[in-house]
Amino acid sequence: MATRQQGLKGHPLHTPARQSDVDSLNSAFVTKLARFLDLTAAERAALWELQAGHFIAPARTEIVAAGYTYRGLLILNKGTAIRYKVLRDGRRQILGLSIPGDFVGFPGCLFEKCLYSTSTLEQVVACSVPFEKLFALFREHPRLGTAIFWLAGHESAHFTEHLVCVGRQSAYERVAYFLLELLVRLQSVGLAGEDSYVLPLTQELMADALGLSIPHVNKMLRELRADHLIALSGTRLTILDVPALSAIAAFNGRNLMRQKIPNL
Amino acid sequence: MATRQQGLKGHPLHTPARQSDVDSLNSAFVTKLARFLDLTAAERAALWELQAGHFIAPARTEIVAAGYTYRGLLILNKGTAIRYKVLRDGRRQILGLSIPGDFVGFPGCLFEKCLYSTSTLEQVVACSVPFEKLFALFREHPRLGTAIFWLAGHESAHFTEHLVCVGRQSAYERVAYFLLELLVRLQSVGLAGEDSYVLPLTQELMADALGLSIPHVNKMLRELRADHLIALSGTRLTILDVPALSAIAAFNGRNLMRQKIPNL
DNA sequence: CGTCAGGTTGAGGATGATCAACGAATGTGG
DNA sequence: CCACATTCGTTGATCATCCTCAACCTGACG
Repeated sequence: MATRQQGLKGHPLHTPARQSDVDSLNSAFVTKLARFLDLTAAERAALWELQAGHFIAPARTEIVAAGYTYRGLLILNKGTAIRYKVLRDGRRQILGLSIPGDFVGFPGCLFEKCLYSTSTLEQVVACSVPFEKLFALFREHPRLGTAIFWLAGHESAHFTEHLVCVGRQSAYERVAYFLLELLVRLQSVGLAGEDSYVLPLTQELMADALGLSIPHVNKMLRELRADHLIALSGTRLTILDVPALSAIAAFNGRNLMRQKIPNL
Repeated sequence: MATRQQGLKGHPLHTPARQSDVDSLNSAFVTKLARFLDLTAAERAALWELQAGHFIAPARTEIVAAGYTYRGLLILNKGTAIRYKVLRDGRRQILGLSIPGDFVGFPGCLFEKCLYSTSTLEQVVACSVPFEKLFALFREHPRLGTAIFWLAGHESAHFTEHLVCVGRQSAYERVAYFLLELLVRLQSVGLAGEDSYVLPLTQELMADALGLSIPHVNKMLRELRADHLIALSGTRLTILDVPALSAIAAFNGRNLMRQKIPNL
């Protein structure tokens, strides 16, 4: 925890989603996989089946809790959440942001006692995928299994990129990097415009994601504004010079995309 | 790069392994998977088949180079290597150590232009696994596909744990954490004793893994020695008080193990 | 109108980086 | 076999980055 009390308490309060919403809701995951491979009708149906049983959780709710045993993963279909670990003395490291289409609980829930927690930032719609069902999918639809493996690799790459950022970049570069990562990830699910978006995180959360203190994040944001690289009006952030900011942050969004899985 | 010149240059120099060695060589990967599920004879055979074509690479050789396009992964069967990214100005972040049984090139090689490099520390024996063959395995042996997905999740967890370490721990804690991680990982492949092992990394490499400078790593090691937590004789490191060091580093090796995959 | 979460700012201090040596061990070529 | 280069470890002085602490401000909301 950076410094302030977390405000991320509360227990999962699961409200069943209205059926009328469901159609549009489980599309994020399918859309994401469809970027990796061309899906057959049968495969789409299987993914549909996989995502039975949506639920809604309100903002600021812990939907995965470290230390418990889980028998499956979640798929996030709407809203955003953060994955994090809290050390015993309260220090917190945020591992990353989960956006629609992401697996929630990966990789923490693969362990006997779940390693990481996940809390919603806004109201989310998610669905539970028991391992049993996931493994059945690997059996019945090997191409989907392969795609899910590939997806896990991409999640993994988010962690490693984040690690480089935190391990070897200055505070200024880290903040720049983080804002750019948010831009491209939010763009990929239609939550950001060409060069702007509504910041889903407070400065406290950014601090915990980047291994910095709250005041220092604030100062770096001010500096980025003074350098005419970003602008903030309320909670809406605009990146004024994406190429310049990318150069500072050593960020290359293009490298992190991969269109189709080869040989599949 | 922490400061010194890297000494990790050179191009892959692939020497075919003698057939007589092969039998024992591809066991590391099989052993690792066997910890996740009970392998049938057919599955063992398939894994054997997957690992055709071993090669040997000498110490300090780059066996995966960032920026290139790869059509598969490698499986490391003997020796150790490091995965890392070098920024344009030379700063380097080491993402982790690869030990026998690990996928080399994951997750970097899943991208159009490989994101990370891998260099050997000692002479290694590895084999190339084209995606084509890997995906065929997902098709023919779904349980193995599932296990490989699971394995990818565990690799992922190494990255996230490392991220917590670098993001939210002091230099002293980071070094302590790293030494413990090395202990349990090397133990898992029989390269470490009860509480000691030969350090496979120089202080420069530790610095680049932990986001620290070389002199500071040196000072932290000295401090750990002064605190009677570790001892170093030559390159052999002994952890004098594993529980105490674990408490300092907030390290819980047990949490990172998972015996069998549930519901498989 | 009071409370609270979140943002902003500054002063002072600590952690860890940088720079610059030096030492020990190993290997290499003459 | 020795001179030399090279790599790695070690140490100290100085300095910068970033943290900590402590305010204060704003807007939202009851």
